[in-house]
Amino acid sequence: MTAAEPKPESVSPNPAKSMDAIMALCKRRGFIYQASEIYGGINGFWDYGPLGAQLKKNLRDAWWQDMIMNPCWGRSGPGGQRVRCVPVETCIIQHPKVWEASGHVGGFNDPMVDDKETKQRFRADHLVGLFVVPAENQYIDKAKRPGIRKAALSGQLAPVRSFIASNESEAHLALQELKKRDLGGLDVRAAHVQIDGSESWHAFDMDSARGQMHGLLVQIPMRILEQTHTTIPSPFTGKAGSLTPPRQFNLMFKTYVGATATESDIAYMRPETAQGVFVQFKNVVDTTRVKIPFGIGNTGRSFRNEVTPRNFTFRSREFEQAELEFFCHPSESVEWYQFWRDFRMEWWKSIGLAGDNLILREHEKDELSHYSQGTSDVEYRFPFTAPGFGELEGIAHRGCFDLTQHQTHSKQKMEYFDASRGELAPNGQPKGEWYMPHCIEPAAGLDRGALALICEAYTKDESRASPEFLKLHPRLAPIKAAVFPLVNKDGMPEIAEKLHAELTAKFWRQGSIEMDEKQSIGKRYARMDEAGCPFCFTVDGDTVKDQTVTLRDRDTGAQQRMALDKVASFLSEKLGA
RNA sequence: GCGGGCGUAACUCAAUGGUAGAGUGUCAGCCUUCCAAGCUGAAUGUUGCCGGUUCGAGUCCGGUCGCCCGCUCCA
Repeated sequence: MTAAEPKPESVSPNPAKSMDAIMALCKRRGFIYQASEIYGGINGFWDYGPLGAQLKKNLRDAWWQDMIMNPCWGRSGPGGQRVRCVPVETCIIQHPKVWEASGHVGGFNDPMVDDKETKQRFRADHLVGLFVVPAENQYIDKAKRPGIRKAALSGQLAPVRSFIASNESEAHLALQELKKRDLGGLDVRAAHVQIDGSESWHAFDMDSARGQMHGLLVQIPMRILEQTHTTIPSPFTGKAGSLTPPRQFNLMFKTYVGATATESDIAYMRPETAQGVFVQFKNVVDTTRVKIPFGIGNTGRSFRNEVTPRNFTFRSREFEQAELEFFCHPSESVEWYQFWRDFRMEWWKSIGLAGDNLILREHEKDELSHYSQGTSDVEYRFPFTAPGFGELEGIAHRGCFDLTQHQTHSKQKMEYFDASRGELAPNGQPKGEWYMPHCIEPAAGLDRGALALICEAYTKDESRASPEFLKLHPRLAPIKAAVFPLVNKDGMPEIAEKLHAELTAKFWRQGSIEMDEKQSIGKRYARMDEAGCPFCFTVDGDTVKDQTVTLRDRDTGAQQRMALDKVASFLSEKLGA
């Protein structure tokens, strides 16, 4: 920060962290490369180098361990029972109907319009405008009968009201509705519908407080919507100015299944892993003896044609998710929602995002989907979002929306029979209860998580011999430890090699143990600092005499003497292995 | 999608329209008993890509791709 641009400490606690410097380090040390770089790169795609791949694997493993194998570190859920989760691994390509049921296809393949005020989105071709002019108006002059239509369809006349209707009968319903409503001073008493030949528009006469009026109900053409969206009243609020122009949301990656590549072979790459879980919900229930409440986890690549991929790997078009769908009885869903929301926040803290840069943000009521009773984001203050935050994970109460959708579209029963519920039978056993489970969804982005870990770990301290270094949590660090002979002679390399072999044999499951005898000791420490390696063990002349080595700590640079045979147990404790 | 900025070695950057360079890193050798230390040497570039102007283009012009920033968007 220069003196000319002071930045208060409270606004940005890490002003020294520049994204350019972080990106340069990521490239230099082999964490992240641009995808297809030798061909000029491809917008929205990034590859991981050796250290990045291991970092991300460690993050994925940590999620898998703490969410599936030993959920919530063995903690009890709201009902006092142990949390139980199982994994699945589902295909990137699913039956196209999966995405129709989920709402990803259909709803988002057509040009869409947003109402900025109510945050509602609808298909542009479903917007119907009501155009009204006084009977004596020139547009409606008998000699120029089609005038009102022409005026409406050319954008000269703005609609007094708009509706969402996808077909003729819905348009009629909207018209019926008119009779009961007040339309900005127009008290519509009666409307006589007259189908005027074209299916897409309806002209009618009506009585109003202002006398005889002529009306026209017509689908607003796309090109008119583009030009006049600011003057068209919102179908939700009736106020003009809040509609966006129609926009194509082609966010699904399309592909073809089979060699012929015809229209009927179209399939989509998944935009989220969650639907794989819902689609296999019955199979998991029927084949694995799980009982509600329980969770199903799924990790893997997902694809979205983001409008604007930006901010390094934060919003990329191919990304990896780690999602849990936790199923419970509707009456317990809010408690489970709160439980998962709190645990997920705690989890991110436990792997190194412990400072003020991490927040849990509960969504406002008007941000929620219509079916959700609660949604929270775990958000991190990235250098490029500061002083704001970017989402790492969303924890959503999805109610029974997804299972119900798939039940409707697949016509397969998705309800769960809970033998532990229901009235008691004469023999004292519960009769059981059928219900559609509710679902709590903690859905994390692994690429965003890895990026947040790197940003949080990145530290610049000009007073150090190695000014730039990564303070990665030992559990996540791709390189767990390094072994150096202080000098490459006098028996030191041999001892170092032996220690390196011992540590590798013990810890290869967690990450790599490096051995480096080249160049000065300072350079070797500095190299390991940039790679985020937390511990270095140096064999020196004394090692031969007293069987001790120097432990050098990455974060403090402090050194301490340690018995050679204690190194493994020390590391074991630090790595939680 | 719109507007602005920028693309030269692995990284950070130089180079009046006139022979593509430096520092760092990397690698090798020597030397070194704890912090990018020292000495010697080496490798690495169709200056993002394509075209144009010019005797001559890293430099000027057009296009394109990519990255960054601001809007927009983020189901």
